[in-house]
Amino acid sequence: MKVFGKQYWWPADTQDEIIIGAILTQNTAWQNVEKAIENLKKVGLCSLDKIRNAPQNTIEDLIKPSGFYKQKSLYLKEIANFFKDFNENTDTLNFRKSLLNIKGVGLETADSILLYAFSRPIFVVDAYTKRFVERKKLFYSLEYHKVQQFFMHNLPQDVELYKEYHALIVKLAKTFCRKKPNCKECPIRCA
DNA sequence: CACCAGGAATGTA
DNA sequence: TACATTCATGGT
Repeated sequence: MKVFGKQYWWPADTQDEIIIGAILTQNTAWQNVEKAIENLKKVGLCSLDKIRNAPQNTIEDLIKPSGFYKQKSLYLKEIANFFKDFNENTDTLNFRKSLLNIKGVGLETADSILLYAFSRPIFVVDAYTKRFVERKKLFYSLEYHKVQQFFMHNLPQDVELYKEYHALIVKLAKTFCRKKPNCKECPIRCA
C-alpha cells in the first residue's frame, strides 16, 4: 500500500544544480539556498563549468543569501575543479573517498551528492536522522557510519527508497515544531 | 532579543 | 577521539 507519494525533496533542473545546492545548503535553510541558486541562474552561472571560469567575487555576491559566502564560493570552485576531469565510471566507495578529499565536502554532503546527483545507493545521515534514531531508540550508536550501516542493513538497497526515506525524516522534523500546536509527540525536534 | 537552518574546517587537549 | 570555535544570511 502506498501511503506517501514522492516527496520531490531535491528539486533541481540539472545534476550540477544538485551538486551546487549540496554545498550551499550546509547549515543553511533551504529557502535561502533557493535565492542563491536563482541568482546563479539569472546570470547563467548555475553550472560547474561556468563557476570554474567565473571570478571568485562574482560567485560570492550571487550566493550571499545562503550565508558563509566566502567559504562556499571557495568550495564551489574546489568541487567544480574536481568534476572537470572526473570519470563517473567508478565504484561508489572510491567515488565517495574522492569526494571526501575535496575541501568543503564532508560525510553528509558527499553522501547527498552520491545519492541525489548520481543515484548511488548510499543512505544519507543528517542531524535529524540521528535525533530520530536517538528518540525512537532505534540503535545504540549515533556515530555517522554506524547509523548509516544500520539503515542500509535493514532496508533494501534501493536508491529511490533511500531518497524518500531521508526526505521523510526531514519532513517529519519540519512538520512537528514547538512553535505549532500539537507538538508533544514530536520524534525529532521537541524534547 | 535569542535561536536555528538539508555542515565542515580548524584548533585544542 | 572528543569538543569548541568560526563562518554569515534570513526566518521565526
